[in-house]
This record gives sequence, structure tokens and C-alpha cells, in this order.
Amino acid sequence: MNYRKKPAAPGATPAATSDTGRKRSTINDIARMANVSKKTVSRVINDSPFVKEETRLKINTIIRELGFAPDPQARGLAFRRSFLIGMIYDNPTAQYVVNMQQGILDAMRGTSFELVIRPCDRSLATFLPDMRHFIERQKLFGVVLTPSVSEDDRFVRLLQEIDCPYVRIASVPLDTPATMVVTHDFSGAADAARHLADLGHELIAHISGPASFRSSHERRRGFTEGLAERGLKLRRTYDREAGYTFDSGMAAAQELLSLNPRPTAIFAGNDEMAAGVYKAARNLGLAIPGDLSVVGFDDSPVASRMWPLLTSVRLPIRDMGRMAAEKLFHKRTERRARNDDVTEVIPTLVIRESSARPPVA
Amino acid sequence: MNYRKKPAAPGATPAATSDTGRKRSTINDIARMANVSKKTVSRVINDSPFVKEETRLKINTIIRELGFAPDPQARGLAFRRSFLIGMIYDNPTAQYVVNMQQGILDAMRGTSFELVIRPCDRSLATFLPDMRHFIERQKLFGVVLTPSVSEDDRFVRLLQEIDCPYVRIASVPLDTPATMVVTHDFSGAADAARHLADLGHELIAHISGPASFRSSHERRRGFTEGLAERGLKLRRTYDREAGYTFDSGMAAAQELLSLNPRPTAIFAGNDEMAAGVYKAARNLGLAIPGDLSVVGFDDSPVASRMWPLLTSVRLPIRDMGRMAAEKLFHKRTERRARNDDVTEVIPTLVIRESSARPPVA
DNA sequence: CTGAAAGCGCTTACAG
DNA sequence: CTGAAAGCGCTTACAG
Repeated sequence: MNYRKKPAAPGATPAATSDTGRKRSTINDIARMANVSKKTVSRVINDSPFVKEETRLKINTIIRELGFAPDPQARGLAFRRSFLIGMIYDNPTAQYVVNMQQGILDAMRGTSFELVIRPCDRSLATFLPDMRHFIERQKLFGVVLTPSVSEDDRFVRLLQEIDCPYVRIASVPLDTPATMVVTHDFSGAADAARHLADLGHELIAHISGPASFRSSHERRRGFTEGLAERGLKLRRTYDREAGYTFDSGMAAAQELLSLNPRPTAIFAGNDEMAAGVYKAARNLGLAIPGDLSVVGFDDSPVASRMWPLLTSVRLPIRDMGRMAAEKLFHKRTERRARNDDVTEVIPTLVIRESSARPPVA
Repeated sequence: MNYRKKPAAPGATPAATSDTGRKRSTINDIARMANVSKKTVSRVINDSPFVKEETRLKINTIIRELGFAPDPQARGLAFRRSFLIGMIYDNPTAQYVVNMQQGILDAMRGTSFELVIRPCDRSLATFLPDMRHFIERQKLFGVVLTPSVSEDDRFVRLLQEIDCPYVRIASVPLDTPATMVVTHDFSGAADAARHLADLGHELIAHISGPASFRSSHERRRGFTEGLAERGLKLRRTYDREAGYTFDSGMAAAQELLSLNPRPTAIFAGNDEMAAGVYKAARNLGLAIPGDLSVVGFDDSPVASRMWPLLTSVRLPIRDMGRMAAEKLFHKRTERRARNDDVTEVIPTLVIRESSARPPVA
């Protein structure tokens, strides 16, 4: 119930008590031991340039010896801002969420920040007030937004209004460069198109994600563009919108595979839908890749658990999380210049077993 | 950079400014408006019984009108304890982690607590000091531990030493009931055994997880027990230890499936290993469930993406997270009695397509 | 380059 | 049932 070890004996200064039995030391203890004011210790903690090198050294030595770490709550109270970074997300894929968290934590290692997580549902009427309440109450240092909540302009306006720093991860540059990590879904999808075209496919279909996600459009655009480079077009009937889910992918594939002529390849907007395509093909007795080539997007763990192994477009999610958090931290530091540029992420095509030459007609 | 809206005009009380332009109100504002001391407001916030009903009503009305919420940092500083709950985990399965987080967040909804997450690696030499530093520095209100870090007694001793409340989720009652959410992996595994026996299998193999996980033993024990109920024994050669991973599951299955007589059913300690079994069967040209029945454990999302759909044992991960967090909160409240009991969770067998009658010999 | 005073927004310990 | 004083561990604003 109490984070101080046995309270110090009356009259004993914290420094005088043993290492095991002592209560946590404070800035006052450090100041006393270094024979300076606590304000000077505070300057050292906060990397102020206005401290004599000798003084800084002495204080740092004592800090290290005592294992002192300033209390984030006290610091936050005085700063009028906490040392908490929020991750706000509505992506339903567990692996995506966990990788992103890992990346943000990577960037936070060694800092005094902690990560608080906040799933959300933009379709709720209370979404904006809830978020406002959460952020203002916790006085968050900043937030990282992932798709699709990162694409919500009402929300971003709210963040600006309450002066909460943010970084947005999205497939298009929606905002000033300093706040953006842009994933070039476009280019990854174009790679997928070239790959299928180069294998000799001409009857190529696409199942895109829901129109409410920018990534759906980017992936579809990139795919169309990649096909165009090879002199191919995405036919109207081969172009289906689904919902980024297994079931919607399966339904779309079922329709596509009953067309005449039947497509020999399908590019699914994500791996979940690609798994649905597998199922639909199986139901129809079609072999992958013998009768049908399939390419996904995300390179999620299922991609390498499926049979045959799924060719897919990989985004370095963890790196993206790290970069986003770094932008947040560096925003107020000397490295500003570097982080004022937009951060760009290029996906890579991972070729596995699900894509091959089309069947001989 | 500042969480207060336009600073109030000099002389203007917060209450006098408009709703949009006002700075966040504090306990002092409430006290002034209610004509009481801030201590009394504090009592209302903290649900003290020593407040006249009338006073409480008046204060609560004003709190509601102003949308006042006490500052967690200030409160934490005075309490010497933050309003942060830590989730500490080393489970590698993304879906598990995310579901657990969701469950904990479910329990926290409507409270003033927030969730900070902390993946860890028990094999690191700095594990214990790192954790200690993290918990003491943040003055965590409490932590939820999931397997396998929940099984680490050195760590739990550290928590007790620094007086950090905790709840452990594990497959065996390792601790006092008030700190335990116990998952009966034993009973789920016994269900799996009965299911396979009742289908007519006699040559039944098991691939267990690593010995360092208690769940490995519980699942193996339960499985053996279930078989025994049906007059069956788990043969030595049919009993393999693997690592809860895809590759290790595949390797173990490869060995099992080359035995003579070949087992007609395999119970894998988790779904990842079951996926490895699928792969090994496919490599050998064996049909599931025609030649081989497979049962997994976890009922992870892959289970219903695999082909054929995997029969698996399901644990309500999200509920477990919620219950664990509730135990943490209620520990200090009037509901103590109820939460002093051990919380128990029973898994359920989800029968899908991967288990059927054994092939006719 | 350094420090004394006041304050961040709450609660504790004490008193009545 | 209620309140005035002191304090939680830091930083800001000001002064030198």
C-alpha cells in the first residue's frame, strides 16, 4: 500500500539509511547532498544548458549513486502535462495492434514515458467527447493515431484545439509533414500487379477494402497503376469492394470465380480477405496456385500459416510505430529539422507459394 | 502545449467564463461554488461516508454541471500512488495479448484508471530490476500478470516486497485465492481426450508445450486423465514435448506420423502447434480428418481460418482480463468477500471439422 | 550560472 | 459532519 520502504528513522536523513531500507530519494535529497538548490538539480534533470559543467557532473554522480529517478507525477503536475503517450486505434487485426505497440515501446525505451492504450470506435456518438475527456484528464504528452482513426479530421481538429501533439499513420499525406508517417500502400499494390502480370496473368481481379478506409483506395489505385504499366486494365466486373474481413472476402471471391471468363489471379486488399479467397476456391474445387493465383496485403502471421503459403505485401508495422513515437518525442528537440520531414514507409512484396503462372487455357 | 484553454481573464472566476473558453476547473472552484472547503469536496470525490447527504448532493450537482474531473496526477501525488494499472506479459500470441488488454479495459471503463502495458522477457538479466524500476517509479496502483510471467515466483516476491497489488492469471492456484484467476486447462484438455476417445480413436498422440509453462503440464495431465476415464493410456512414444511454436509442432508431428502404428489423432497443446501438425500431415499426404484427427488449444483466430476448420479448446481470454482487473479494484472495497474467493475459468471444447472417426484399418 | 518563493491540484493528519 | 494547515515532489516565474 505504500511505495516507500520502511520509513526512515526519525532524524535520519535518507542518505544515512541503508540501501535496502531507505525510502525513495527525492530531488531535495540530491540537492542537499550536492550542496545546491533543488532548482539546480531540476535543471540537470531537464538538460538545461545553464549549469556549470562541474556542478552537473557532481549532481549526476549523486543521482546515479542513489539510483534517483524523478517522480513522473510530481513532474507532470508542475509541467501541466503528463509523461504518458497515448496510442489510439481501431484496427481490428491483433497482430497489427501488438506490433504497433511494440514499435512505440521501442522508441520509448530509456525515456521516462509510458504507453497508455486506447481502442476506440468512431461510430459511437460519444467518440469525440470520450477522447477529449481522456486526453485532457490525463494531460497526455502526445498521441499516435493509426488507421482508420488517423484519417478522422474531426478528431484531429479536436486534438489541435486542445493542443495535444499527435502523429498520424496513414497511406496518404493528410497533414503537415511533421505529423505524418506515410505508408506507400500504393507502391506495394503496384508491385503486386507487376508480379502477377509478369507471371503471365491477364485475367486479374481485385477485392478492395471498404471505401471508408483510405488504404482501400490507395491499394486499388496502386494495383490499377501497376497493371497499366504492363498494358493491362482492371475490368469493371473484376473489381469488387469488400470489407477487409474473411467473410466479405470469401463472398466477393465466390462471385468473381463464377464469372466467365474466370479470373486466373486475385489480389486481395488484405490477408484476411485473401484467406476468404482460399476458402471460396476450395469450395469450388480450384487449386491454388494451379488454377488461381492469390496475393494478399499485410503479410500477417496467417499468411505463413496458410496452405499454400500466401504471397503478400508487407508493411513494417513495428518500425512504423517506432518512427511515429520518435516524431512525437523529437518534435520539441534539436532534431526538429529531421523530423519536420514527412516519414515515408515503403512496403515490400513477399513472394511465396500462392502465385504462379496462369493455367494453360 | 497547454491543456488549459485561453487563460481566464484577470479577476474572472472560472465559473464566470464561458463553457468553451474556460480553463479546466479544479477542486478549489467546486469548493468555492458549493461554499464548502476543498477537503469536503475531496471527501465527496473519494466517497467518504462522513458527508451530510445534502452537502454531497449539492457538490455532486456542481461537479456534474462543470464536468469536473479530479486531476489524476495531483491525486496520485497526494495519494503516493498512481491511477495506472500495469499489464505485464510475455505471451507471444498477439490475439491473446489484445484480448487480455480488452478485458482489462472493460473492467476499467468508467473508472479513473488507465492501462499501461509492459511486455517483458524473463530471460533477461535485467528483468527484475527493470520491473522494479518501472513499478516503483510509476507507483502503479496494481498489476495484472499473465502466463508465463505470472508463474514467476521471484517476480511475485518482488511485488510483495514493494507492496504492489497484483493478480495472477495461471492454470494452477499458485497463490492466495484473492490474487488468482485460475484457468482450468486441465478440464479443457480432458474434454479433448474424451471427444477423441468417443469418436473411436485409440492411437492418440499428444504434443505438449515447453516444460517451463505450467499450462503445458496441466493440459497434458488433463488429457491423460480424460483418456484414462475412457480406459485409454497415452503411450510413451506418442507423448512429445515441443515449444508452443509452429515449427516445433511440425517437427514433433513429423516424428509422430512416421511411427508404426501411426497415431490416428493428435492433440496439440496449442493452435500454433496444431497448424504445424496440419503442415506435417500435408507433407506426408495425409488427409485431415480422414487419416488424422487434430485438436488444438486456444481457439485462436487461425483455428477458424485453417482448412479444415480446427477443433480446439477455447478459453475466454477477454473475460479473464476483466475478472483479473476487477479483483484488483475490488480488493480494497466492500465487495472484498466476493473477491477473496479464487476466480475460476472453465474452457470449452469447440468442435469443428478437424476431428472425426478414425480411418478404418 | 544559481537560488528563494510560490504554485501545480490534490490528500493526509490533526483538530474541532 | 467539516475545515485550516501542511505536504506530496516537482517546475515556473522572478531575481540576482
